[in-house]
Amino acid sequence: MKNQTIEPRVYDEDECAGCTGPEAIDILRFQRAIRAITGKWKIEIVCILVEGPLRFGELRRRLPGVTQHMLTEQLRDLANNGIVIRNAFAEIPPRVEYELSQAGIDLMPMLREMRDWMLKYEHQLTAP
Amino acid sequence: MKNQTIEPRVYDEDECAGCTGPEAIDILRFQRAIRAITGKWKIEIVCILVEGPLRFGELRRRLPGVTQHMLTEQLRDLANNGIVIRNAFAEIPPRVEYELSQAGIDLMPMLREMRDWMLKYEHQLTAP
DNA sequence: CTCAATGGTCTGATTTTTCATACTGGGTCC
DNA sequence: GGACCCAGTATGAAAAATCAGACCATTGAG
Repeated sequence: MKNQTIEPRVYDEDECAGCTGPEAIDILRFQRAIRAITGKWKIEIVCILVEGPLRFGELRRRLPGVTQHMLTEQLRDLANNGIVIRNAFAEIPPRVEYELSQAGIDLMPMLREMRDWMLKYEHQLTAP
Repeated sequence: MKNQTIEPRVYDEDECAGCTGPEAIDILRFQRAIRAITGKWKIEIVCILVEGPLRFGELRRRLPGVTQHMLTEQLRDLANNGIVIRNAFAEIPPRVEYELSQAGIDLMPMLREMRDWMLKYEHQLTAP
């Protein structure tokens, strides 16, 4: 049985399909936001850029283990979703700076909640 | 140049490497928590289980598009990280129920922040 | 002249993820 | 006897992610 293709659902603004109460969270619609902010180095990039704008090379140096290709890709993704802003200067050698947009800055409350959760429960996490 | 292998860093409890101020978030340590709660259907599962415990088959029915293998894997992962609790009953036919642990319930504040962010910015997200 | 530096792109290979399908086992229904 | 139910596991193939390394164009340093 083929069952992997899901056709996109359409949602009303305040629908909370399958959730209880007005506080509940609409799960499937969520996936778009999840995909936008998770990804191999996205959260790490956002956390670093909180400090201020940074050039590509400097960002690369602060993320040991990231491939140039990967970083390019993640930054492009973040820029496409309006989370970071890419400023390319027409200089030689080229200079490109990345900074958080307002949407990126507004991720902080969520990241802080995530951090609080981590501090409380990281001892029981089995993932490496 | 081989640069993909990162050796695990060790952190003090309150270290916030490369972050500004006491509110800042320690990026690399974060990855463990990120991996524990993201993943193809994890957040969706948590959101559904907020309503109450559910059997495997029912969970599967509520996540159109998920493979049996995938669901098994994600649930095992969530259980290993202590986010959901797996209750297997020795009956015929077998019955297995999944429910949120306290750690799972405590994810809600973060999920709510994520939802608020999504409601504010989803219009600009390009990901499908 | 040669080399390094920047922020990428491109290529082909390898690794990882994800899939569809088939199978289990004991009870129950026909 | 045969089919179905449930909650998985096993398998091999297909698809996607990720990698290392080469390349680009330009300038300045030695």
